[in-house]
Amino acid sequence: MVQIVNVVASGSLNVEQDLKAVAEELDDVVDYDPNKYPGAYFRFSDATSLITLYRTGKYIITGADSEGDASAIRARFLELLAERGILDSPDDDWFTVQNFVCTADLDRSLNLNALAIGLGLEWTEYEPEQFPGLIFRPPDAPCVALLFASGKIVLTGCPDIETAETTFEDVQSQIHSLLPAD
DNA sequence: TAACTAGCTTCTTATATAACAATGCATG
DNA sequence: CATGCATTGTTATATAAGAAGCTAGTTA
Repeated sequence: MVQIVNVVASGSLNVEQDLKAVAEELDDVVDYDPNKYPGAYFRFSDATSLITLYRTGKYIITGADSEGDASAIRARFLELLAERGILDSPDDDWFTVQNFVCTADLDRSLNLNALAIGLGLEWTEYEPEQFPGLIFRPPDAPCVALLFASGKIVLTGCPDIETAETTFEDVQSQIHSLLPAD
């Protein structure tokens, strides 16, 4: 079973925004420094996720821990903009989760050197002096898996949770046939 | 020289290593 | 009181995705 640790989603207000004015109006929740970065950061004190709003009206949500959490934060964001007169009518435009980052545990230790060869050198990158994890890009999945000697796994770039789960199951069965049990 | 493209910036999150800084505690 | 060792803490490394804007490099 995989656990979602981060969800990245994007959407659009479809209205160009005056970020300087928005930052002044919502001083307590917005961080905006155009010299550092063109986006304005929205943070709710009781939520972990971050919303970055751009001049064009497009925005991204990062740090949500489920798809529902991302939707809930988006709803609060639109409501806040509406009640402060920044957005006339929160119109429902496309809002999509772009990336699910998940963790999983194989409950066994891994020999990463053997695994790099077993999974296929063309699909793996393992340079322990640079990074302790083995990077695996499954040829038939749109996501990337980071495998660690402890048996912990990070799956990232997953367009949906089903992809994360099937990729985890695939990795698990490949390891079962490639490596001897502990 | 203008237009275009590519790459980097910021942020989030788990994972695990090394290298480093700073502090705590004990022994001489 | 000073030095040594241990522990804790921070930073770096790498991964994916979105966004806008800047710069560098290439091409017509």
